[in-house]
Amino acid sequence: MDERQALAAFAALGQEHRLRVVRALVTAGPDGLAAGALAAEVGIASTNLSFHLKELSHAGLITSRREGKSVIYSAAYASLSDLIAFLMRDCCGGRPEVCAPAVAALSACDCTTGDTAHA
Amino acid sequence: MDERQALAAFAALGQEHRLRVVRALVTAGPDGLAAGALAAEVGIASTNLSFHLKELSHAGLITSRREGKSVIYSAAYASLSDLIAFLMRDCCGGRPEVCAPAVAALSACDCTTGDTAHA
DNA sequence: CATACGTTTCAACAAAAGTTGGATTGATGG
DNA sequence: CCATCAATCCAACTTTTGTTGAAACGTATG
Repeated sequence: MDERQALAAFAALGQEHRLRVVRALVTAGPDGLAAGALAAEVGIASTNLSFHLKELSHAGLITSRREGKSVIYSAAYASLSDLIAFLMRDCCGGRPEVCAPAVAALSACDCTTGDTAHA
Repeated sequence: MDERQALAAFAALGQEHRLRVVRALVTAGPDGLAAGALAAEVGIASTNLSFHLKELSHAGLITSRREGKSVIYSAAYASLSDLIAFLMRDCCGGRPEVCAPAVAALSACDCTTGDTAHA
């Protein structure tokens, strides 16, 4: 991931409604959510949501697929990983102890423990 | 970290000059960089940099200390860790294999291997 | 204490981003 | 094939964000 992509991603996440959308999709898992369900969850007009979904999609943070009348959106987990890696790349100026906590923080996701639910 | 803080942090990172500043500070390590050095590295006027530094500081992503005539800025590594944790919290809807790559991506930082330099 | 240097504050302007309502597209069911 | 529902596109408006230059501040030095 280069600076331009990371910039677009961070800018996309730096907006209340878009951050809520991404969080909702990250939580929802790979099955995703329909645009209508997202509009209800985030609490904005569908026309406005559509604008934000386009923005997130353009930033590569979400993907979509049509399913009957609905369009289903889901989080692009790989892009999120890349974004995290970009942010911490070449970190800490050679002092591992400084940025090691970041790894610990992410591991707290519990995904690696095999749990089916999270703290 | 709550949504409000995360929002401020992402918004701060979603701006070209501010992202460059944070990257420069993350790379520099805990010793940090003086405002003047940052202005040169990022390539903006000092008055403009000052505006962005205030923004980043308010978002909790950087800290500062005075040292003689200069003000030294450094990355707030703990806040960056929290931000990453927030983004991936409750991820993947119970399917560990979906978001586990994020942990791997961050581990690629090499900080945990004890290297003094990074890939 | 006056001067020089690095940094920040302030006020104005320029540019970009978010929201809204109405019209449009695509899919389903009578 | 017409009516309906879900979602998107479009154009106008409103608000927020970024940039600039001049002035002010704090710290060191002669």
